[in-house]
Amino acid sequence: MAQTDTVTRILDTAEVLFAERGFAETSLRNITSKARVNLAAVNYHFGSKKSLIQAVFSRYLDPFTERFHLALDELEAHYAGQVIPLEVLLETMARTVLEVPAERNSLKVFMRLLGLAYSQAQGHLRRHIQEEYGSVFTRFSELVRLATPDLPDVERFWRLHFVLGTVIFTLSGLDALRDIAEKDYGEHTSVRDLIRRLRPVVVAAMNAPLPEPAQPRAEAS
Amino acid sequence: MAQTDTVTRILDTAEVLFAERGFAETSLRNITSKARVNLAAVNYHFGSKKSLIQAVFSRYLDPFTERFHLALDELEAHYAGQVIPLEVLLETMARTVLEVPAERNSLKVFMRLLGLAYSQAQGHLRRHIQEEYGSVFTRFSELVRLATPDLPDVERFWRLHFVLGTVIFTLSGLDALRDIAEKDYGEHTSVRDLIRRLRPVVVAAMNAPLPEPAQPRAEAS
DNA sequence: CCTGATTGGAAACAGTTGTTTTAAACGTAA
DNA sequence: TTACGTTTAAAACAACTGTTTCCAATCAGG
Repeated sequence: MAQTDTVTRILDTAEVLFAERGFAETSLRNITSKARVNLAAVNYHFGSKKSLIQAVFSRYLDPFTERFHLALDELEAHYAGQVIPLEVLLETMARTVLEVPAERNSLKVFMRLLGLAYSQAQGHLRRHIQEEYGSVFTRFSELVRLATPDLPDVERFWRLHFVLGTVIFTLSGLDALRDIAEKDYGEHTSVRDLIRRLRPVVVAAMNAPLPEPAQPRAEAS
Repeated sequence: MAQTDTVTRILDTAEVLFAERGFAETSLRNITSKARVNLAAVNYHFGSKKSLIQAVFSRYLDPFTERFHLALDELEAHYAGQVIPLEVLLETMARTVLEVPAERNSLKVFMRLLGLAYSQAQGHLRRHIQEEYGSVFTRFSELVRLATPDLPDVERFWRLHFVLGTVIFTLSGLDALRDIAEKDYGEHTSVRDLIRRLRPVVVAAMNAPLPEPAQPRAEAS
């Protein structure tokens, strides 16, 4: 290994540029020149741009899933068969999300990337994330199921994704929103601040009354 | 005008491809070949790809803002100075969003485009939307302010964007989510179905209890 | 009929993209 | 030293991008 590891410098630069401008809008030459690394180094170490993108995600998702599984293990041990309250589950998830990228202040980047993974329909990425992220999400939503026994399964499925949308949308567009908020209300909003505001909203959303039964309709889509 | 209007055919094709693959991933040749239109026609009628993108948005936003302003006019006339309930405001917005693209079953496309406008950082697009969309959003959030007098301004600002995130995220990723839901719960979910599920969640989110006061912290970001 | 705006076809432009190749250097461990 | 993995440099590759241009064909309105 030479200097500060070419691989690491590529990943560090790539994740920032990807988060700022998206995948298609970030060229390998953008990355390598800003990282002061040879162009060929990307294909040498990662094989292709696709693999680079996946590697950027893995660097976040691998430690995240590991820590989250551990945190859920502790939770299950502590509650010993009893139902874990919804608030505790959400709190644990939030804490894990905050812990993982903490060392580089890159929660913003992490969230932007998650948002891109959803909106930027890169097929290979969705598959890659499903594989790495799927099992822990299944486990988590099963615990949420136990914590919200009155909620029909379909309803809980949708509400979990409603909440996911709120979190990803807000945190990934944080910079823009923060600017507006700061300008209009003169109040600086930190990420921890936002999560504090998020908590009661998310809990209320999950515990909202059930919708009225569906009206029969003619249309399909 | 010849045949079915080249301009219209370009817009119809462009909006679908943009919604499916994003802006950068959709080339003018993709559009013109699928629309069976000459490549040069885009630059002839729209001037540039940027202008094409803005035109695609205008075709949705222009009628939307117009109808939404009218709907709010009627609401204010009907309530004659009295406070319009939050549920009614949200209901009105939802109805307008559903009405506008109804003729082409393209609500999905509309929402995908809105999601892209946020995530895909195209600077010019954000400005363009802010100009066309800003005034009606300001008017709407002022009415929401009157409907939720107990909510501090900052808190309402954030909660409105939480809700916006839920709606855009869910509806723009609808196809993927619908597939999962259908597979796991064997239940087809229409857009109207989703809005029915969305309503109590959104109302509960807006009316959630206030968060506990902020803890003093060391960090900034 | 003629004029001017609209289309189609085709080619070319200059620029960027991801990827590959060849070369020479460098570091480390055997 | 030899050998191997790493890194740089530079160039080239074919493919694709948005945009422009030229020309012939089509069309409607005055």
